[in-house]
Amino acid sequence: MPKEITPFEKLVYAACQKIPRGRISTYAEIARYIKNSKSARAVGNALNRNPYAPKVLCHRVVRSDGTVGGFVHGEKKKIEILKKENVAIKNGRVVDFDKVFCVIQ
DNA sequence: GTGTTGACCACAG
DNA sequence: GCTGTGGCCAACA
Repeated sequence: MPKEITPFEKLVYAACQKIPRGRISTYAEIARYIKNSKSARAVGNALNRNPYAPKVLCHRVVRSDGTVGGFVHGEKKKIEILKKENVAIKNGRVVDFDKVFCVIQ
């Protein structure tokens, strides 16, 4: 049976799906898209619970520093996925972060 | 209602 | 480059 999620999480997942392929975004950007605030923690919290991990594009969300942050399947797996999306990763960090970074519209 | 925790961010040292 | 501290917001005990 479907798990009940809060409207906040719903917005977070929608923002993840709004990211085009081959691009990534940050927790802060998603938080800004939702509430125009710096509550990146709330976004990370929603994705941490992530009841629909493979359904949402949470792997396209990284930290402001360009680090992959965390992932349910592991950072290593997240890097593998991003590399398949034509996103260069090096030493656990996004190489062309500015090039692949995309603002939520 | 209060306190803790969390896939965070920014700044200071 | 790293660590520590303060701050922000949401969910949970």
